[in-house]
Amino acid sequence: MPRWSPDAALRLEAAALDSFEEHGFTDTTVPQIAARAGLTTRTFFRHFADKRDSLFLRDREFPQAVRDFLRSVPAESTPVATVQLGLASACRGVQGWRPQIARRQAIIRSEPALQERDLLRSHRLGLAIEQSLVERDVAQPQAHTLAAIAVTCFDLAIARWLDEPPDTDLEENLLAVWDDVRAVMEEGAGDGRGR
Amino acid sequence: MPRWSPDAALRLEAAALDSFEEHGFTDTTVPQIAARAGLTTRTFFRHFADKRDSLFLRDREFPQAVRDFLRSVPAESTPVATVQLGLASACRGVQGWRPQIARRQAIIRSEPALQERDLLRSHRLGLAIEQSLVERDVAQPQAHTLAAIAVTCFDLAIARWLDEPPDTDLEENLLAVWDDVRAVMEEGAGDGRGR
DNA sequence: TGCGTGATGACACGCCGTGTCGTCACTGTA
DNA sequence: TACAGTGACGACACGGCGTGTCATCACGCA
Repeated sequence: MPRWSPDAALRLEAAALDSFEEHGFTDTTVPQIAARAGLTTRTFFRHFADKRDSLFLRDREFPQAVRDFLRSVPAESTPVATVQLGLASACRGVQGWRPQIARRQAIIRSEPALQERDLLRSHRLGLAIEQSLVERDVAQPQAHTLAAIAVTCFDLAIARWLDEPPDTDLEENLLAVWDDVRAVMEEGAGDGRGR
Repeated sequence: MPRWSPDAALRLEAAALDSFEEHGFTDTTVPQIAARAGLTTRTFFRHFADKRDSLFLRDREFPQAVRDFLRSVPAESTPVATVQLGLASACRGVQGWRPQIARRQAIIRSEPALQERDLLRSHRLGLAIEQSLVERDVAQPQAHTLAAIAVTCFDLAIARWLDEPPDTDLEENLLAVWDDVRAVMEEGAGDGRGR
């Protein structure tokens, strides 16, 4: 039997989630979380950069997963189609985690510092998409804007999904949001922009 | 003569900017900034929520400015045209602040914690746009997506603007970015989305 | 048996951010 | 002149945050 249980980060994450739900984010101290996981404060900071980071353990692998998936899409696929394939794949991967995501989202909404951290998560995801598109020879500006739109759509789809019944399909929401975006942009295609 | 100089926040902001440039963000302590401005640490935290906040003093008025401007746009203007008018106005207002913005941006780029805070700034700006659009009877989902696109375009235009010669026109960059976005979205309008 | 490795504990420490109280110029009123 | 209210700031204490450093000990390996 090993001296140390090998799932320290996971236990800390669970302890943090429970503590935040019970006492709120601000009124929970790191020593409390660590003790709940049977570890010390110092060990907490070996696994997480700060207190907020304990809520974002799962997101660390996402950027790499994005890159891996987009590399698997045939080169003939257009940029937009490629991104849509990626988002659809992400939907399928996330679909089963709804309860955990809902718990986390509720805590994030309650604390500005966590919303801030959540924005960084979205940003990093967008960066991964952008880089993968550039690897596929998409021009930098187009890659950037397309990645930004993709992340915006995905986050909005998640938000709507969490507001609906638990058995709702995330991918359906995503397609609806995507149509909204295109409709908005096309609506203003020919108006007076003073050019 | 007043006992206290009335520009404490501005002096603290300047002291912080100088200190960050000289020693870096992490190696600058709040007492250092306060002393440089001729004030105490406690007073620093009366004007700023935290150390990072001292770089974002000017942005506090932006959301209200957005709302004020969008309320002045005629009701007949379409949502997209309204947003474009707002962005153009913002460009004209920002155009003269290029040196200060460049200094600040350089510091922000050097520190993840500041990038995070900068994302919150963008987010709040988007929220203000969204709310103003909803006031103009734009549907909530369309308002959200349009606001997100607007902020994305604006931030990208600023980034490109800072990379170009000092006399470049920000509004020209913005229009170019906007065209990119629409081109990207229309390119994928009729492809195989599996629907 | 001995050695290297790696995760954890233990401890100290400086900085962050807040609560609280006192100080004092400024303002308005009479 | 007098005097109370206001509001910005200084002074001080304090708990929590996050890091540097060294000791401990199971594990794998030879």
